[in-house]
Amino acid sequence: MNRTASIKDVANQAGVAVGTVSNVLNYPDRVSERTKERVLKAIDDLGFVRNDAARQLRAGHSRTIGLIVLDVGNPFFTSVVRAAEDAAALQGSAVLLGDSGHNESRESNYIDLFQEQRVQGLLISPVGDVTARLNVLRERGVPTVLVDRLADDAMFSSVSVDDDEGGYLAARHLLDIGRRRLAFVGGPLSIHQVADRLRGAQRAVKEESDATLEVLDSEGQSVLAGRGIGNRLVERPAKNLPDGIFCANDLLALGVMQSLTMMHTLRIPEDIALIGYDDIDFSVSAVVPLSSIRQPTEAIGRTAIELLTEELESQQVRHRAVVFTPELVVRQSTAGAEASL
Amino acid sequence: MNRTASIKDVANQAGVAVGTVSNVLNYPDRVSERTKERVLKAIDDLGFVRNDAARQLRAGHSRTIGLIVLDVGNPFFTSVVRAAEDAAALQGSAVLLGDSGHNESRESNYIDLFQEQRVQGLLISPVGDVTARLNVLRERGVPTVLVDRLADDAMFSSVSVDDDEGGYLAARHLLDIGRRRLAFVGGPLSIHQVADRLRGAQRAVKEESDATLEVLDSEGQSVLAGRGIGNRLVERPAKNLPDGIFCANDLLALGVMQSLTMMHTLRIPEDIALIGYDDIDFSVSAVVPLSSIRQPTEAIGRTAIELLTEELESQQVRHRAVVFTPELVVRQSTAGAEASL
DNA sequence: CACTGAAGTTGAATCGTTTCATTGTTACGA
DNA sequence: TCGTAACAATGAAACGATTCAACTTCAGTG
Repeated sequence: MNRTASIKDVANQAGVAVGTVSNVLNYPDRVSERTKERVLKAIDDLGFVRNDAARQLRAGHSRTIGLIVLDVGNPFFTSVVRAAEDAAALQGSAVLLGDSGHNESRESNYIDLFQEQRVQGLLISPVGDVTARLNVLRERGVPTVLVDRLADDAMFSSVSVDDDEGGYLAARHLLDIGRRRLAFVGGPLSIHQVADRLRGAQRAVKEESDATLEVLDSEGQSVLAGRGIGNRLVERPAKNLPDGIFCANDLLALGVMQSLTMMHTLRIPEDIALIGYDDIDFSVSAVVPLSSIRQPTEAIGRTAIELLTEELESQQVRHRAVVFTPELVVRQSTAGAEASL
Repeated sequence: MNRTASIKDVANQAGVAVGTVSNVLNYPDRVSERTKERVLKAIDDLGFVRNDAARQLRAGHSRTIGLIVLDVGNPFFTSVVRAAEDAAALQGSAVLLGDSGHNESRESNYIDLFQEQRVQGLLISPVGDVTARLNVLRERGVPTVLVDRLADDAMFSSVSVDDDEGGYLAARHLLDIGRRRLAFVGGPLSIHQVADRLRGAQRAVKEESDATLEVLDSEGQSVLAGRGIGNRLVERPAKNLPDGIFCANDLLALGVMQSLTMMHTLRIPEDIALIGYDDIDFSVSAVVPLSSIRQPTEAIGRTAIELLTEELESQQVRHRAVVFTPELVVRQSTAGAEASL
């Protein structure tokens, strides 16, 4: 178990100077064919592998981008992450992934960690109010792009989806198919995506004088949390039930659906129409295929990297806020029997 | 945008030597209270953040573990990754995640990358035959633990689940509820998990003289691939249809389910019973709640880290192969009307 | 034949941290 | 007062890569 070879060992083995080995690695054109061959042979013989820590130390920064998301288990973020990784790879950067799990202290830990790693830049879907910290970061030359959150573009670049509009679309759709006693499932409302979607829904409901919107606060956005809400609903007398439910994401909606359909006394969509948010892959194959609001996840991930690259390349501070528009996807959970996939 | 402060700057500011600052950071007991305060104040004033590259360079290795999985989009791996991250965090290591996407060259790139990062060790769910490379790694002091793949424990430590047994359980269950014309959906068979599950299924089918097993090769393990297979199935005359289908994972099963139920001509489980593999969260809320084979994902992730830690701490080469046993979960897709959640 | 410039090559300096042998300081018992 | 132990603090060396000014070769030119 001998120490791994360094560039110096390679230089000795090949009978050249360390600078030459470095040139072979980084600027092959500067080196003669003969020398290059000898060096490459030595590299191979010794099984030399560059030490990235040393490169980084010298360079003063890594070739790495930090990405902090709220929940990697959520297919929405999984998809965003993948897109960001691909986009980063194209320009030769790697992505360090952090999962805050909606937890401020974990979020803060990841910011610390990424700072120690000297990431080139940071993409973050923030939990708490981290603007102060992010400003400090930027002053030190580490730009940040906010993901899935609109930012004042005087402060930061951001990529987001219009959650208010998405909420409006969802509720408007329920109203359009004749539902009037709506319920919103999601929480805690401190999560801004949840709050925005609710606000949009309320806007739509206000357009119909005879419509009401009940808010059912959930603990988190998981399938399990949805099942909890659903179980409480089925215990109500039928007349107190909503006839249209809008869930802040598909996981919740699938959970609610599970509970509602379990006893076979309630029908979706006849008794209760149900719509989710995110349009994850599994929604199509739900008990009742789930209507949803689709967000352009690939575009979000890709754009986030693009905005970051812009900031990295131009030293003058010029921020942009890109806002995507979500899209209604109607499936059986909000349609009559005539509806198809 | 001034250069970030170094330990030297802190030392100047506090009027002490660099070694002392380092001691404050790493061995606070060695430093007097007075000095410690001064140094901490200087750190705060300058906003000093340790440069991890420099630490690593000096230490000769990182505090990082590499983890390469086949597909992060697959909830099975998402869950394993999360467990591994948590276990690693407990012992002060971070996890670098790589997604090979079943692609040998991407896998190879990640191994290179992780080597440059000087990871302490590697957890990998391998695509190709990488034993040769992994042996080289180990000789250089980077131990590897194979994940979701059984290894000869003379060679490597490994954590796996008995896929043959899982396949047997699934097929045996279909046979037990009276099905005889079985089909296996999954592919390509070069993926060893798929091949093992098939082998187990074949073993079960051989136990019944009047049972048959048809193999439907799929392109990948996604919902989409499953839908493709399903679409081909529904075009068959009813008498040529299988009466029990075992899919190599739940994503495939959900896709197949989607296609089969779309036309409302086939009933699950009456006409065709369906069982998947992995028991992902979404299976409960499928059109017809999906029977599946559950794997202990948290235990897998945790154990992988434990085995790696063992190898890191004992210099003598002592490998272990941990094999978990999967578990049958019966839901409606293979049960009569009497079945419940 | 001397001179020029291009192409190759060299090796010391540098990045920021940790380590550790050395030096300085203090307290206490003899 | 001296000796010594315990404790604090110091600062040069080392980690491994990259950079760059300086040097060597050598072909081409006048």
